[in-house]
Amino acid sequence: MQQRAYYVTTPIYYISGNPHIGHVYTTVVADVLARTARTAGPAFFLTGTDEHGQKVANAATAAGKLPQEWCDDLVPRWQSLFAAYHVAYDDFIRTTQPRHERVVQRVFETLRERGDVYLGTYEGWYCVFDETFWLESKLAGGKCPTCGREVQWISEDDWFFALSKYGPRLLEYFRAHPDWVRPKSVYNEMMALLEEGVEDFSISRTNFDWGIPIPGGSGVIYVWFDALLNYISAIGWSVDDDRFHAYWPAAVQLVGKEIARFHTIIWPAVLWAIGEAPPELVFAHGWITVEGQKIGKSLGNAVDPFALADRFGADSLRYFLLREAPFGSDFSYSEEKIAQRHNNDLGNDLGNLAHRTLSMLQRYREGVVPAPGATPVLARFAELPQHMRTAIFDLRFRDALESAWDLVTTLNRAVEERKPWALHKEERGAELDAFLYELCEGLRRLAILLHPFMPERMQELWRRLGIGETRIDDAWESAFARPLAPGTHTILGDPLFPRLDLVGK
RNA sequence: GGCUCGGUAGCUCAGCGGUAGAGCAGGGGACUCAUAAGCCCUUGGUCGUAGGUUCGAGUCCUACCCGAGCCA
Repeated sequence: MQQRAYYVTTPIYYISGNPHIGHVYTTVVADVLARTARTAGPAFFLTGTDEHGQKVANAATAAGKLPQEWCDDLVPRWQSLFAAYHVAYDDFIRTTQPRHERVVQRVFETLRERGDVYLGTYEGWYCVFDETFWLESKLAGGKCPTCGREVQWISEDDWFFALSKYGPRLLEYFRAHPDWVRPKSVYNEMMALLEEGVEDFSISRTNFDWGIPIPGGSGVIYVWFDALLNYISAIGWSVDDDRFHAYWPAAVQLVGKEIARFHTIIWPAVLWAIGEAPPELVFAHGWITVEGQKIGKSLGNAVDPFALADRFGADSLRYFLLREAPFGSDFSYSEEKIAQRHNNDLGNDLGNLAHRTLSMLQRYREGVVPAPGATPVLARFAELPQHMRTAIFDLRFRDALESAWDLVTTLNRAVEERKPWALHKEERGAELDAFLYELCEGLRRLAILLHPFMPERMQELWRRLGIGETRIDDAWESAFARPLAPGTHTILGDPLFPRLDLVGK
């Protein structure tokens, strides 16, 4: 009996434009979860791109390209962005891939056979930009209530998904699983929607053709219906049942709050309709804002995430996002805040602890790890791995990092108390050995525990500790049980997190 | 118009019935291994407003104000 993998997904990103820091945020969160999970067992991390729909087709046309060319040109930009932020996904799905299109069509056919997808007539207002139908009563001054653009009156035969049939079951499921949608505010809002009642909705489009064809019919499948299925097409639904069930249901699906509705109401209903279970947790995070304003090209406040990585270091950004943002709420970021976190937490606390330790080791012991003695500080932090793991899987990243920083601060205090320079002067060699050893082992443990958050810098710390040839991402308990070997040759090197001078105002 | 979440020190937030907390920023100090970093001490809040429940309320209830959001 194989242990089911920890399956984590990000939304697939709609490539009608360029990626921004918000995409980095979601993806880095998923990466931290996956990296942590991998230290304890199998895990699978999926991200990708959502490539169909009229907006993509329009963007391609505007650029003088075919939709597929447009997508093919843009995808590498997303992939290189994630690489720049040290994101290690297991799979990157594109909704234009045959493996996905086959599954979408199969789901459509399955639902049609069951009667959960049926042919009906739709007549009403339609917003091309949002690819959404609107009731007359919802229009704002005759225009689309969400984007403010002109709407068109259309009348067409469409395929409908029988969502209303699942309304009672959804309500029941929500009541029985009060924690399955987080944060609570989003759960409450979705619950309110369910209590009002849900309606069948159209899942086909006939006024353009950039999408997955309706099997045995005309028109294409609605992009949202198509997109949701990426989470199961990537892991082999209906193609490889063993593989599929090794991953599904997902441990956590991360979404932005604006798409919570698709993932917590429509998605479980579709899954039930094909005989599968809903994910264990859907977490809707907030938006990253700049001075309270949502990031967007149109607002002109989009920051190039490549430039941010260059300027502050990708791992500093990762740390900043997970340490500073209250996960689940909107979060106003500024470069000044990034620089503060970098300098204070990473440079002064952690980086300096590493540097002063390795420097003393160099000065007093020629860089060689001495014989161990008592490690009273580390003994007090025996519960740290368990504590951090619990916080991380509960998506309380701030708590996890704060508890790691307790150890950093305690070690810095211990240096002031033990005064290794005095021990050296007074030739109390055994005491100095024991203490230097404890500092090195403490750094080793920090490197292990912080590796999911800052993979590149912690790997470098690992190398400085002279153990670069060994794995940093083994199971935490066993890694703690095999402490640093005396005689290991360490490397001082330059500061891990060099202080940044005043950041522009 | 209905609903949800939030409003606690200059800033970011924790506390959710029992003498107001952390980090950063500000002020002072002793040290020197270190990225003028680290360490110690310290200034600072009538916990959005007004009522209510309670022996006792940021902490529960009601109304209102402000911000964000969901639905109409």
